[in-house]
Amino acid sequence: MTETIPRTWRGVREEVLRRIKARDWPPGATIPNEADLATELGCARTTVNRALRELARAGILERRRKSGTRVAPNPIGRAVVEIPILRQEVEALGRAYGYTLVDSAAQTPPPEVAQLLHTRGPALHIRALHSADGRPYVAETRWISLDAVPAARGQDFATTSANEWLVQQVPYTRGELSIGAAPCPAPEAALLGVATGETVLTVDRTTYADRRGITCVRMRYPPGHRITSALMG
Amino acid sequence: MTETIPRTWRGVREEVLRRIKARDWPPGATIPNEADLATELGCARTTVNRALRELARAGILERRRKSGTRVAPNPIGRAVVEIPILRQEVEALGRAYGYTLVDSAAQTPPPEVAQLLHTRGPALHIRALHSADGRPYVAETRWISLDAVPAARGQDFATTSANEWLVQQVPYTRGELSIGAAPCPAPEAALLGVATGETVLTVDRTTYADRRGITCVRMRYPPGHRITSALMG
DNA sequence: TGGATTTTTATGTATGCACATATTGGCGAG
DNA sequence: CTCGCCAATATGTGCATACATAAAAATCCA
Repeated sequence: MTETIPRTWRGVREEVLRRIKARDWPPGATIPNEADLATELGCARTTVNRALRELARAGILERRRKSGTRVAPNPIGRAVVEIPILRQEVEALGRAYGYTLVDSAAQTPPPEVAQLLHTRGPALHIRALHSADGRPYVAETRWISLDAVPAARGQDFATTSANEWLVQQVPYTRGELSIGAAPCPAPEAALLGVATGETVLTVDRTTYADRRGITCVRMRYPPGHRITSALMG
Repeated sequence: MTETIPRTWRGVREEVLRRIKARDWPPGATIPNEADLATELGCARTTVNRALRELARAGILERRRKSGTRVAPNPIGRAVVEIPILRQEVEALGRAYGYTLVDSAAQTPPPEVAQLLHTRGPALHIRALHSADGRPYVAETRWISLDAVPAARGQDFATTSANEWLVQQVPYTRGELSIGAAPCPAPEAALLGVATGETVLTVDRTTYADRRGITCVRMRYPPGHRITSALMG
């Protein structure tokens, strides 16, 4: 049987995956260095580098300078999911997107929010409703740090959603996302048209620019809504 | 003021982001081609290619051969979430992972499952409970296509979770993931210790190898559970 | 005119080379 | 024996070049 030598980075990726799956390189093992692999597979080190880089990004491999490249303790341990954001999400469904500002006021945030935003100063509290074809789609409850984004104080969020304004104003460098199911308090329940205290799908997102908390937001979805996404192995 | 010419792909990425944010290149606009950008920024096309590739992966840019590179209609429109797998997830919390098989039987799947798996043949139906420190963590309800994975018929899932067995056996090439909040039926409610019909966080995942459906699984989490993840911009 | 075919063009990728950078591990001084 | 410095080494990155490929645009032919 002739060896099919991979001459593309995708080919190298496949070959490496094959060896991991065949337990030639079991989880935790250190694999040969790039130069040796390149020689063995008959391609340039650049090509091997590209393949291993992609596998590392996918969580299959772990790489460290000088130490080398190891198979992740539990390969295929994570999947990457892309979560679209509201307006796109709604319009992608071919439905009319609507946005309504409910209330907006500068006030001192509760302790848990202050901690998330890393500030003791005032923050802008916003409640808004996103709708699809006129029906409630998401209730948004947001805090924006006025320390980090002073310009938000004078901004009118009646027409432009805070989300869209923020991503243009202050690009975030990192964030945290949390999905759960929790009882819906009265104001948001009214917006969504559900009973107060009914359990609804909630998504919390906190974003930071550098070390400063920009905004934290809780999205509440009405019953039946699902967040869907493709994932690739 | 002297132009700081980026000589690294990260530098190019920053510069491109800056121009997008400054509206030099508004959403939807086509940006200069790689060769021109390389000339302008004083670096090799390879370097520009790398920077633009990363930005495209992050959803900031959209690229098509011949057509060129456009700023995504709504930049920063999606976030990438990594979803760890159960055992890791539990052990990462420093808690003892436990797995209990509840029942397992080959049977004809209901139509909606058959459609997801692209088969009319029999499938293995499995119910199991994952626990952390002895407390219910996730109730798993799974179907495995016996067409696609005949070896599953003889497999004993009492000790090894189906998930871990499958990822080693049949690596998937793509999949779909769906997160929602839905009423919990009786068997799973009993496992989780919640009332039948109570709304709980549910995650559906269907995975495929090539065109063949491998398995579809629904995970139900007890109240209070949150799926968390870091996201980067 | 309309559909098929060729050309053009921008991105995608492979390669060899050089140098940058992060770590590890060893060696020597105290 | 310990601490600090330095060399060895694996990955990270930049560059010039060449060719591959997809897809839009132009062209040709019936």
